[in-house]
Amino acid sequence: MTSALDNVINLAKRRGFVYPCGEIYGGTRAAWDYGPLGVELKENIKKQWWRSVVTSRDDVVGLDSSVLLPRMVWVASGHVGVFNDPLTECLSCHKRFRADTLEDEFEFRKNRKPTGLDEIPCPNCGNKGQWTEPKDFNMMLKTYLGPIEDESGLHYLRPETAQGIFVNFSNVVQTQRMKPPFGIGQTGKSFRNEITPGNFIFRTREFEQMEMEFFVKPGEDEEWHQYWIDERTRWYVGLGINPDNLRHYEHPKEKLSHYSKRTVDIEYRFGFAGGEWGELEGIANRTDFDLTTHTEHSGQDMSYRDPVTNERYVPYVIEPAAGLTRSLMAFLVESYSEDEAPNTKGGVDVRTVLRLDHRIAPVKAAVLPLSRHEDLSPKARDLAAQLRKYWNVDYDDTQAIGRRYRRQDEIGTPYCVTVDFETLEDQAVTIRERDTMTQERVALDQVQSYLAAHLPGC
RNA sequence: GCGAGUGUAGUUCAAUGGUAGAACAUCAGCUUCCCAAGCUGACAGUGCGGGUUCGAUUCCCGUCACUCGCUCCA
Repeated sequence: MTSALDNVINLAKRRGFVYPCGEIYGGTRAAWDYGPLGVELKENIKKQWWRSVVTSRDDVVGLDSSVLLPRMVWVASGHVGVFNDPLTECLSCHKRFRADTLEDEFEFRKNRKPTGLDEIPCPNCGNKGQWTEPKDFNMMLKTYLGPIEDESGLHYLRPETAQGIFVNFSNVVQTQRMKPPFGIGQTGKSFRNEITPGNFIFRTREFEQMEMEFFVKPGEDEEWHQYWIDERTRWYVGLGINPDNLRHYEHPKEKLSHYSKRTVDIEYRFGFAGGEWGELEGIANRTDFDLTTHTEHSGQDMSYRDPVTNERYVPYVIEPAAGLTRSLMAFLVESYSEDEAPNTKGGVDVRTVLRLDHRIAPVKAAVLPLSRHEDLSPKARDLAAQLRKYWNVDYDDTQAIGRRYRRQDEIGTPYCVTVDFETLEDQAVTIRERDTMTQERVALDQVQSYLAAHLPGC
């Protein structure tokens, strides 16, 4: 029995959205490549995010910071400390714990330090002293800059794009004359040594983020936090996600990240086997943690002086941090549908359709000559070439027309433009719409303006 | 990383210690072809490495990948 999610994964592999990374060599764990359609979809989603969060607003600017940052950035941010845990595993029940936490708890209960792990029983199964050797587990990927691999060249690949924004806070304030409340947005790759990647492209070690840090005056942070939770939720709905498949998850206080005062996740009903819901985006109130810690570690004052009141303060930060590849998967799952469609034999076929919002559909239109007849092909090719100046356009002249419609449905192409033998007489073509399968006769020289009117924002 | 399971054309499934089959998809051709039609033909596979064996896709070991769980989180 295959689930809707399985069908989507299958379609994604079959039609060139996503391929396993390094497949010809057996693949590499939880890394995926985006194929011709996948990269179009991904870039379109990114473009919509950028428009929504950055360019359509006067209070947000963009940034593209380096993936590699000096080690001190991650010491200051807390990632070197927090992401660097000695982990040990109970040999009996195979549950994993932080070795230092086990020792601390032992000391707290017995009022003395343990002589070793072998003295400590497993909090889960009670089995005593059966532990694996503690191993340092660091979530961050390391690399060494310079020709010699030594500690002086140690750099980390960023586990979040956010820090690149914080370290540029003063640059942006000065060069762009920004005043709180204002934000800095950034998209890009981040890297984490996830213990358990999986669920297709849901959790990968290399992933793409869409993050924005919104700097506000302390005291105004809670109001702005709620604003961004609502705003970001509206964004998903606006691009076609059914609100019934979205929910908010409030992180319990005791589980908050080291930098967060409050975090609310936007979750999507992916339909995973091990739990229906998965996080798309976390919206955190990072307080003044980041700017304060970078002030302390760098010695550079990162407070803001209000030029009107002369008041000096360290801004609070509201961070909507979205996973681009996760939302890509959510849009695929949401738009996937299997319709029943009558076929020429009087029976009923299953028609697979990706009902993607036009703005994110990888291909906006397909030009389909009814046959490979020598009179039709040149006209169709000319039309396709003309439309390609504006949109990503497919040209397909193989096999039967019905089959080609279904192919385009399957990848979510909103419009199919068919050049037929009547075109030679009336200089018009048939434009067929994806969702309704309705057809309209449009003059050849009107096709471009027809599509422009029907593909707003594309 | 640990535990459990899985691995056969692009996809979904067969079969076998002795020449690996099908359907769908793809490609080419025929058909003035508007919703996966038909006919003809073509391409294509036992994840990888080793062992046992006269012979391994099948049995064994290792490895890689995927799924589920622990954990992590965009």
